[in-house]
Amino acid sequence: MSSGPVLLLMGPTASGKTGLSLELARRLPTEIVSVDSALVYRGMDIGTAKPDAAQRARVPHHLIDILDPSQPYSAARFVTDAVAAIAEIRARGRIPMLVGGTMLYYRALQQGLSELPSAAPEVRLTLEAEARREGWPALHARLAEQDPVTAARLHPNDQQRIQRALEILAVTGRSPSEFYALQKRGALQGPVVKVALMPPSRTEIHERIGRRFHEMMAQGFLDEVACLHRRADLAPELPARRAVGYRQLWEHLDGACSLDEAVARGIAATRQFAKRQITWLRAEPGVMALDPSASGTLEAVLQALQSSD
RNA sequence: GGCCAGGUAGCUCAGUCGGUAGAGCAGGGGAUUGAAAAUCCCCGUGUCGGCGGUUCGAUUCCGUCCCUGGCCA
Repeated sequence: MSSGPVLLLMGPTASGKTGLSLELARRLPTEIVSVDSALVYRGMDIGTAKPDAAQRARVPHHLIDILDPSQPYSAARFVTDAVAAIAEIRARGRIPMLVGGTMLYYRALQQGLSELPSAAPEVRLTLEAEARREGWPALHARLAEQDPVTAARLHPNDQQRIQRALEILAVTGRSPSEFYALQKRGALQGPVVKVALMPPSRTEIHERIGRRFHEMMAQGFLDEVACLHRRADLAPELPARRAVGYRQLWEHLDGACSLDEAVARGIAATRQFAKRQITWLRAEPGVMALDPSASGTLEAVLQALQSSD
């Protein structure tokens, strides 16, 4: 099958990815594949800055609103879903444009994931109970006995990764490092054009984030969270509950802090999120970084695409 | 105007029985394999409100002035 170019449009939160993607779609025969762990959830629109109905009517969007917030999503599922979407888009003779800020998903797609078992909720519950009794450093010590290589890479406080490593051991009886040692394969075929929207200064990113958070509040973000808050089935450990902004407003609805306080914390959490995204971006090879507010950004992307095939 | 309590990191505060100071938050850097908008690691020099005095040495004691909050007029 023919493989035209794929465009990856990256960038920290609030850098203008959605806006640029829609402009590009006006000039190119393209469809958008969202690379965002929060846009997959229905009913989480305002706080995720999800493209609205009108925008989605103009350009086909994929991997948005595919799950209820009670469901977990994963990098592995993203790879499967994205590969399928890319194939469909190409079959229609169009250019797949991947847009979003979940950097792990880009890495998983480009470099592949090891062939690991998927999450086993019962095992996780057991491990959590043990951690409550003994503490994560004790579980880290146990991991060190069974898989010293992996344990050496993980800090004794890194509960999430210690839990995952012990989960792999419990499910397969084999050590995670055995799986990691095997060659993995990326899933992207054909030429890839990587673009990152990067505001020229951190201050500007912070301003964009603050401005946008207040806009979200004006659009009814709190009501949106209240709607989720009313549901009895959304446990605190669900990914949807941990999304930036949602988590802080939820805490306010629980009575833990004032609304002003929650907004301030939400903005800070968004800035920290952007910082982590930028750390990924600095390590990402072959990215063309563009200033979102400069003129000629659109043309630069069009040109890069043209010279790719 | 009087009395009281404060003025220490960007913010909230701790502390120094006199030897120039440290937490949380914010902020910066990094890691990142089925939760990733997650999880975790590393990073703390700031006229200790100003000016004088005592002292070998003052952010700490004394005086005075300025500022903030409270109470009384």
